[in-house]
Amino acid sequence: MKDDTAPVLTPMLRKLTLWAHLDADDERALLGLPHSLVTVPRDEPIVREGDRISHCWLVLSGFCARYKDVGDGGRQIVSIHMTGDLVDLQNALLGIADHGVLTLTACDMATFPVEAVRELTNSRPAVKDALWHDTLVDASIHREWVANLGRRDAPTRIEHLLCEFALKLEAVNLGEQLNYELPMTQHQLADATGLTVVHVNRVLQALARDGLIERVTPRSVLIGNWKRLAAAGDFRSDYLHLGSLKSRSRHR
Amino acid sequence: MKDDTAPVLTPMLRKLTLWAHLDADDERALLGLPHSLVTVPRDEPIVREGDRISHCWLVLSGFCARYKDVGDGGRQIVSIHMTGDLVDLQNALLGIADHGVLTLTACDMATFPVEAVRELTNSRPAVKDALWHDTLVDASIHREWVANLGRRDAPTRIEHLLCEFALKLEAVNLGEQLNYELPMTQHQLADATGLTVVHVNRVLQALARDGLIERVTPRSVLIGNWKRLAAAGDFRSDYLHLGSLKSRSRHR
DNA sequence: CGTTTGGTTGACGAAGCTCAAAGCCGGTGG
DNA sequence: CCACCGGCTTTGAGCTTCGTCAACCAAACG
Repeated sequence: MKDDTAPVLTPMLRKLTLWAHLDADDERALLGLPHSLVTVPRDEPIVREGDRISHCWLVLSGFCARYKDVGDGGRQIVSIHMTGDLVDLQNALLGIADHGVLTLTACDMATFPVEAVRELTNSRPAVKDALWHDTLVDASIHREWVANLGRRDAPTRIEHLLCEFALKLEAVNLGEQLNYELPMTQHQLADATGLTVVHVNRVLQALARDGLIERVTPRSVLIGNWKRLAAAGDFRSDYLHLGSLKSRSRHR
Repeated sequence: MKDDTAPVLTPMLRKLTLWAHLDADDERALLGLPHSLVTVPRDEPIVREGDRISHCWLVLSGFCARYKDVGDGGRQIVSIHMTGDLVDLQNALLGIADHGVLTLTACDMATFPVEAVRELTNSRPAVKDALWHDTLVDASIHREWVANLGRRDAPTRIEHLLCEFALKLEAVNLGEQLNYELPMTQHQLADATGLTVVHVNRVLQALARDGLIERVTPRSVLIGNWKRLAAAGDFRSDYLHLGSLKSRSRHR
């Protein structure tokens, strides 16, 4: 609960300082946010659409997703989150949840009372700016997803998602991530790309057949040739606004 | 340029005060933002993806849209804006545009230098909160669009969009809007719903045939039975976060 | 070992796309 | 005032992508 404990919140700090100048006091204040730590098993709904939100969640390890349910029983994943991501800040600030959150894998998470976040942002403008920026980047990613779902065919959509995933992984790990394990089932992948499981399955096989990825297990993704996959997936990383990240130069 | 001119910026103010408490000084400061007025003809790109943004735009009258171009020459509209909407605030705050903006109809617009907005938000925390909230609502709408494109079929998508449009119109006009003229061509409607012109055309006819809307001209939309259309379009207005708006109770 | 969960396959059908042409204004210029 | 033009809408025919349904398989787990 205090910043003399191990600084579990540093992943968040690292992400925020990507795009805002925080002085030592700001950082201390952020790391000192009152929080509790929770481990959530995989495939667990953390928040449901319609909930009144009093806490917001930070992913410390593992993966989770935000989603919306639609009338006919379908589900659409609207974004995917990993270490350092403040999930549900948006729900928290808006008061009532317009979307749900679920874990894709088991996750270590920290939760903050919204009021603590509010107080923090009110007392430290730089922190407010950083969090605002964070939500703006989320919105930018949403826009790209809109384009992805609206105007790209199934293979392109999946390729695009795989690229996004690789880059985000790289951003949190500070290393190359051309070889990773997808933290979701094909069903969830379908829910993220607006397709059906069956079709996702076939497209993944096609991608492997075309040499765009290699799969040793069903979930594993090895990107042999980044440029080729990015081109096929119509992927340009700009929308992630990772500007200052070194990797950006490499992944045009 | 001063608040002794006619308060052209009031539509924006009205929208922002929907969800934030602004005191008299805040309001004065907002209305006093240095701006210039521009009339933009219809179908004009105001901002292009990749532009470095120094100004942000406010719609005073008319309609415009934010869009992204995709690799194969397609275009996806990611949101639609009307009187009182601050379009491009997001691009402005992020620095370089991750999406374009174009006018759907001729528009009267005001432009502000970003720095002026920055100064304002820094000196008046309540204004910053209001603008932040505004961008959060935009993000919520993006999420709904993701769900719309990913998990609803063509008729449902279009019905949903028609509902959203009606409610937003109502929000700015403070009156019922079950009868309006769509400010876009079927081609643009297709770009908003991820469909083709041809299919949009056929679906619109089907909606009319089913009595969900009436069309006296190709663009006109008359909603005879809101509840039926909303049900068919899987439309729940919550994601618009119009909470305090009276109309909400009527349109469940 | 059964059971469960996720992945894979095949046959079939439908929603939506493509291409191509024709109709329908409203505007413009002769 | 009429003929023409260009942008938008509408129509039809044929095709493709993706969805549905229904199994079957493989690994993981108790």
